[in-house]
Amino acid sequence: MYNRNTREQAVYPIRVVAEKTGVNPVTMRAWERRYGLIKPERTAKGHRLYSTQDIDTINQILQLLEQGIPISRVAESLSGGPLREPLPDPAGYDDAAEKNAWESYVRRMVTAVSAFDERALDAAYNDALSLYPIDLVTRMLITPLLREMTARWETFVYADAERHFLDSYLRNKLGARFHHQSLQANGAKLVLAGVAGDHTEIPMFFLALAALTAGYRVVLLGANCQLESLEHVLSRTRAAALVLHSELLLPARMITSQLSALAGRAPCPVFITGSCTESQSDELDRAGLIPLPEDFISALQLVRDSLS
Amino acid sequence: MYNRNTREQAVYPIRVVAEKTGVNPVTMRAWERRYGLIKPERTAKGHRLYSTQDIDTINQILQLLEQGIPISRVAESLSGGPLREPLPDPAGYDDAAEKNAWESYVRRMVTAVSAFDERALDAAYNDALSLYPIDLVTRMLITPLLREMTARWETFVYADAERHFLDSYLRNKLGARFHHQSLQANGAKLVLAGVAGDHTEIPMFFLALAALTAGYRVVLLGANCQLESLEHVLSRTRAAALVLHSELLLPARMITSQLSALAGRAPCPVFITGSCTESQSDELDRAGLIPLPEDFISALQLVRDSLS
DNA sequence: CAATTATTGTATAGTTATTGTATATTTATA
DNA sequence: TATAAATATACAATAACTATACAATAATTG
Repeated sequence: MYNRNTREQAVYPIRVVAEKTGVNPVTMRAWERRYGLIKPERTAKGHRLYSTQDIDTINQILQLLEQGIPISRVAESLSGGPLREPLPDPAGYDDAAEKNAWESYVRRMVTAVSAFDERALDAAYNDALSLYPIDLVTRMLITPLLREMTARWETFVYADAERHFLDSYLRNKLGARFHHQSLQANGAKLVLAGVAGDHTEIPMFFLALAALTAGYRVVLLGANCQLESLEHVLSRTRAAALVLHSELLLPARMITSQLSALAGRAPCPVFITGSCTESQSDELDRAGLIPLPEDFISALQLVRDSLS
Repeated sequence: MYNRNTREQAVYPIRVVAEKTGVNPVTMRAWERRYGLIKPERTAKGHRLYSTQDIDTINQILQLLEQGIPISRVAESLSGGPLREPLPDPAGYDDAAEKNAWESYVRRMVTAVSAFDERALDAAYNDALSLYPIDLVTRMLITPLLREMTARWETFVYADAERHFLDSYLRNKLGARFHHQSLQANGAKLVLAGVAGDHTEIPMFFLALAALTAGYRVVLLGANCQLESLEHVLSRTRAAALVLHSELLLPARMITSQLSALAGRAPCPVFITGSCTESQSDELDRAGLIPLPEDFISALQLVRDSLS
């Protein structure tokens, strides 16, 4: 999809690479000699010339080393490694090899995030996308990735930085896709808004993309919206539905006053999704909102059913 | 449009060029002889005559050398490089017709935002982009648009919804551009992070895009970052600089403790931009940070100067 | 558990390459 | 004529190359 074949210019001599990555030149040569890791271009006289891709690879290697993987086994977990997968068999996803492939993508992305390496992150994601449809990649790679990262972040001191990095990457990537699809949608309009106080956006993109694919037009307002101004959006856009989202537990008062008022005055159904629906489903229902399951596919299905 | 064909007058003898660039004449001749770098005009009797373009090229070469690229490989990164665009003359845009055109784009976009009409919004933006380079569109359309919208939102009850809508659109649009350019950047790394508490992202995208265009690699962490984990990012990425951003006034305690500690321990210079620098420049300076002007072009210029 | 073996980063020796500058000599400029 | 530039050759300081060696761990085995 992106430039997998455009070869990078290899211009950096080994000393510069050593400075950039912190790996001793002698060590780098040893890795090459002993395990065939990174094979830089050579000048006519044999001097090594590394490309920025090579440098990225080295940083990836460092990450893997830090995870405890021995250098002799690093090659297997590297971007070039586990990519000889067969074409997707739509029936066979409980197959061990397939499972392994997804896990390997997840591992690659975890590694890339921990190294703040956008290129490696994107390479892994694109590799998956080049083999499987976006829905499947979202379900089998991105969702598990987010689950794994969330677990990692529970105990990791520098969680915040990694969270921001991954969030920023996914928002750019999914946002581009959203924007692109958004221009050709023609059906009924859905307004999507995150409840004030919650800054989570990625799940909203999943839902928005699913809605676009289903033919809806989507007005995406993003996270942390003031509920008071949403009524205005609904009337201005003649939306067919409002879908709210919150990953945080909602204050009881917000449910009984603001949300209830919004649902009562809105000219269309008001749905709500996100993990708040797990435990607050009943209260939300009493306030006149329609709780949706967290899983965005089922959520969208329920919206479609309700609207038809 | 821009006169690419008016050949520069080649007038400078080698001594003058040596003084202007700091490169020894002997060295310059060696570069020409050994690697075919720069081929100045010659007088009838063979004396070299350099043009101002040649001098620019030499300065470019010096930059590449500073990046660690050996002189023997510089040629490849020079001719093939995507950095040969002449900038549009900034003086020529006070023309009345032009001004009118920009105002009309701004009007179209304001209307589109107030109708939550992504397609109309995008049409206006794309129309501008099809006629003018992105830098100019950012300066003449997006910045004024944001200024105008900010003014409108001062008094508008439903400001929040419009703000979110425009913000979401721009983030998707600029994010896609950032992501795309990001994959081909090769220079030193800048880490960009918004200070915790502030959720403004658009200005950070402007700066990030300008930095990418200037050849930097950018690790974009987005808004609302915990300062504590940034040090970890810097060491992981071996960044050449950290650029913070805050549109909000910073609490005095944050400056004297967290920011000061960060600047002290960081392995690279720590810059800060955003409107906080207007009034808190001195405090920030005392804390060891380098305040940047709000205008992203001057800001980047200062970063480049400081790093070189 | 001690002994053995494997792994892996780094050191060193002996060469060869790269690259900035010096110098000798000749020719052009002012 | 004094200065400056041109070509050509030379040279020294780095920096890279290969190959071998070695010490500190880690893993395995008797």
